[in-house]
Amino acid sequence: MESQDPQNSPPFLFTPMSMMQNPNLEPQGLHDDIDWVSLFSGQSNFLADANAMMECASSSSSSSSSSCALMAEKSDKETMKGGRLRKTTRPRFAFQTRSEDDILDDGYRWRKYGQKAVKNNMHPSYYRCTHHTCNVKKQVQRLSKDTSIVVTTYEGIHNHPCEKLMETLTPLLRQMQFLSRLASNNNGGPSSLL
DNA sequence: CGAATTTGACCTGCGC
DNA sequence: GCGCAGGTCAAATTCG
Repeated sequence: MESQDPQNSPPFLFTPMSMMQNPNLEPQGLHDDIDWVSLFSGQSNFLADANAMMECASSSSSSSSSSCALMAEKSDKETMKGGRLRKTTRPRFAFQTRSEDDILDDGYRWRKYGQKAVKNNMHPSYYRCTHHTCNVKKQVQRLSKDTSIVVTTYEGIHNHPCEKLMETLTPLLRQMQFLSRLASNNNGGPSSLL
């Protein structure tokens, strides 16, 4: 069972990305205005990805605290060849973590392709998923007003399984296959295992 | 030696 | 049209 800081809200909080534009945003109060019903209805990809992230993030980086905020919206931008932007809809999730590490270990492998000094004295880093068929990107930056908070913005949905998850599950699956084969040899069927 | 990172240049969107 | 800002490219460098 995971133990949460009793003073804090749930470990992951959703809010529209537009709220992130508000410099007065207080991370602790993000969940107050959320319409959970409309948020979760009709956005299965969004939900699947968010779930995956929550799962991975909650079991990751030891230095990050349990207080995170997860924000979501459909992005209206997509990159063209040459790194330029075009209008489209693409799922995008902002993910706040209180952590010493910039890189949140979410189970996927990322390759950094850029870093840029922008307004507000921030230096966001840009990462792409290293999987050759996967076009997911993420942007990592620290909040200017609270540098202990890392904001990770995911753009797109992975079209491949989480590598770490597969690493963990593969030996288990092998063992299950082995056991079920044993069982079927002994009893004439794997059903006895269940 | 291949993979990952760094970093300056470049491109495009947007506001004025 | 111009300049600024954000995002990406790609060559050079570093790392395992």
